[in-house]
Amino acid sequence: MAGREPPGGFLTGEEWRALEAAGRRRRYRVRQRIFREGEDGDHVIGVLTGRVKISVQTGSGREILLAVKEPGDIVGELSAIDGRPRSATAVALEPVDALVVSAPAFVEFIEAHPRIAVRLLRTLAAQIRDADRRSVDRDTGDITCRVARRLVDLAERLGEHRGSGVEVTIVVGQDDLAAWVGATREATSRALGRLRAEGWLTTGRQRIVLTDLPALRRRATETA
Amino acid sequence: MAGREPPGGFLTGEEWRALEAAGRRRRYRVRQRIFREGEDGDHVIGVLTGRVKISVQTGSGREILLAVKEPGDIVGELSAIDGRPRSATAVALEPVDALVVSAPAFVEFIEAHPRIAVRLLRTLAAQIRDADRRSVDRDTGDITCRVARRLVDLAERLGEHRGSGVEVTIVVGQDDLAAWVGATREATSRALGRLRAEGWLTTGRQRIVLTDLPALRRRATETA
DNA sequence: GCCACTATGTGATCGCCGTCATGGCGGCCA
DNA sequence: TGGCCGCCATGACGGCGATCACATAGTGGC
Repeated sequence: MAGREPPGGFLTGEEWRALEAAGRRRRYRVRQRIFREGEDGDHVIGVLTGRVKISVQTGSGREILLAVKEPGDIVGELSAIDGRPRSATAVALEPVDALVVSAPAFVEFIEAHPRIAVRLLRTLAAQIRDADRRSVDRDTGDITCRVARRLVDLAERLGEHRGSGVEVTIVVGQDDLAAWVGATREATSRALGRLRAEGWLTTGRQRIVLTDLPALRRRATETA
Repeated sequence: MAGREPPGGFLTGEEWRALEAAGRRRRYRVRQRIFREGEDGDHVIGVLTGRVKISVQTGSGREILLAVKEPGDIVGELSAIDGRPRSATAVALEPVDALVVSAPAFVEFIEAHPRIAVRLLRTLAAQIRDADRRSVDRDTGDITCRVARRLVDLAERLGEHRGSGVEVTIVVGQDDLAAWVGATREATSRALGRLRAEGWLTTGRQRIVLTDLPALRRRATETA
């Protein structure tokens, strides 16, 4: 869902400034909850810096990761659009600078800027495509395959090129990675172990270094 | 995704007539493909009668059901919004009367009717919530639980009350039901067998009759 | 009514992954 | 610097469901 818009995010700098007049700034600490599933959705969050995790919990306590929103993205727009309660929980993954806009003010803003409405339509369309793709991903391949696929995806979106230049470092905990691929932490750890045994990556604390992206890409698309 | 709008569907009768001027009528036979994943999405379909199945295939040939669109719903709107190729395949489940509108004409129609644009936003929001809920559903409970849950859901949306009045008949093949809950046909058949053994339903060819909806609802929400 | 075909029911086997448990490593803070 | 705690690794075991195989029963065409 996040990061699928063209560079620059959902709004241009100019539009951000226009929206800014309708809202107020707010900071969220790491791991601070921005809103929780079931609450009334009376406001919309524009992410300025930091990433935001959108997830839900199953009855048995497992976490399912629905999206990671990045700077330039909008969070909590669904409730503003349809007036229904939050269907997921949003938590700051890093210190987050945000713009908080009340739902009515957001709707007013949209109506006053028709071009924004069109872009919002596109954003929602991208979210639907992404959600549908998730459904397929979770049914395609075993855990190792899905972990490899997610790592390649993460590398393209937020990997940091360090070292020799072909290495890509991803900063992520195995718990989050597990929620992402829809598996337990143990299974994810074992999958990483297999990929490590192939020599395609190395693992560390909150850190995964991909050393053979092409091989991982191949493994990710294997029909097996 | 389908059937989540207020009664009457996405558009009012009057609006349908307005849109009709921009498109042309077309009939699709049972099992006829309306469009296929990967194609260019140059047109939008308004469903007048009959149901349409939206699905994708995994690499291993398994089918994943993403949505069933009903009369009043719109099909293929994503490509019209973002210009990208079809991300899924649409097939008529029954004889379908449809209104085919070119993508540019559809966009024009939206721009000319701001209230429609708002309703389209709400429709897309509902689709996102639905897709997210699917992700959770597929991770909650065993196959039997998920089959029960889907049956209850289907009963509420398109069940026909026949017989004594407490019985609900659902017309669906086990293959489709399996794709819906994300399992094989065999596993689905066995799950139906267990529910049948409890006396909560009877099964037949393309036909499932729910005889104890409350019990099924209970089984569907068990955390086990 | 006969036949081909499709849909459903069920058994046997097996591999993957969830669960529980244990141990080690590394960072952070007092 | 020493101890605590969060994160990662790995083993053992059991169960669920995928897969393959086959039997049976409706169903529509002729």
